[in-house]
Amino acid sequence: MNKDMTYEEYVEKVKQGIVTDKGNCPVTPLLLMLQGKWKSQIIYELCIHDPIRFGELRKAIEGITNTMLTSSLRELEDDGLVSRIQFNEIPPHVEYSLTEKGKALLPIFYEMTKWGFKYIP
Amino acid sequence: MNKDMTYEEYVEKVKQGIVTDKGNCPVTPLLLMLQGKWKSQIIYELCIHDPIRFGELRKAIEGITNTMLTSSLRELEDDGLVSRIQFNEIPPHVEYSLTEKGKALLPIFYEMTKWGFKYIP
DNA sequence: GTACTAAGTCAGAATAATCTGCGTACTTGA
DNA sequence: TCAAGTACGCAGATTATTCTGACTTAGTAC
Repeated sequence: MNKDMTYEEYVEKVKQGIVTDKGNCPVTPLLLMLQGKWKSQIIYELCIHDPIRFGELRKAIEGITNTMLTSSLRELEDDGLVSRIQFNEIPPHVEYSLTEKGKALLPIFYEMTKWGFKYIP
Repeated sequence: MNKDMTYEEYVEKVKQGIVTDKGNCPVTPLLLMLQGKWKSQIIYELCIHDPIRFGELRKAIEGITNTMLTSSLRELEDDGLVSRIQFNEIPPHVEYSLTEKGKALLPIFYEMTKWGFKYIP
C-alpha cells in the first residue's frame, strides 16, 4: 500500500477492506490527534497567524483556559503537528507554529470545508 | 463563500482568516460527528459492507458493546450520515448503510489516509 | 518594596463518555 | 418447556476530559 494511490484505487481498496489492517488504520490516529474540544481551533489559529504566542492564542480562542491551552498544545507538540520555540527572556516569550506535518493537514481541512459547505446548513 | 473553491483559493482564505466566521466553522461540526471511540470504525465497516446488520457490525468491531454500538449508530443517524431500515419480521432485522452525505466523506478519508501513510510510521 | 508581565503549573471539582451486566419482545426448533 | 436468535434499552459504576481558581518565576518600572 503506497501513499500515492489515486482516489479510485483508494475506493477500490476500501471496498475490498484492505485499507484498514485491523488496528493498523491510517485514519484513526489522525482522528485521535484532532480529538478534544479545542484542537481544531488551535490549528486554525496557527494556520492564519504563524508564528503566534501563547497569550495571543488564548485571546484568539474565546473561552479557553490556561490549563486547556497548555495541555492541548503539549499534545499537538507530542504528535508532531506543532513546534514550540522558547526565547529565554524576561518576561518569557514562546512562539508556536505548525510543523510540515501539521501544514500537511490543510488538504484534509480543504475537503472537510467543501463537505461542510455542501452538507451543513 | 462557495463550495467549489479551489485548494489555492481555500488556502488564501484560510490565511486571510475568513474561512471560519467565529463559531460558524465548516470543519468543527464534522469533527464533532466523528468524535467518539467507535465512529470511524463504524463508518469504515459501512463502507465495505453495504448494507450491514446490527449483529454483523458488532462482530466486525472488536470490543464494542451493544450499548455503544446502539448509541453511536443513533448519533450517526441523527447527523444524517447513516440510514436505518427496519424489517418487521420475527426475529427482527435491521439494516444500516451510509447515506449520500455519509458517502461524501470518502474524499476526506482518502486525504487522511494519504496523510497517514506519509506521516504515521 | 509593591505591582506587573508572560507562560505556564497544580490540586481538586464538575461534567461527559464509556463500560458492565441484566432485562425486553417474540418465535422457531429440540 | 427451554434455549437460541435478534436488536436493542436501562441503571449504575468507572474512567476520561474539562474547568476553577490559586500559585510560580524573575526581572523591570514605579
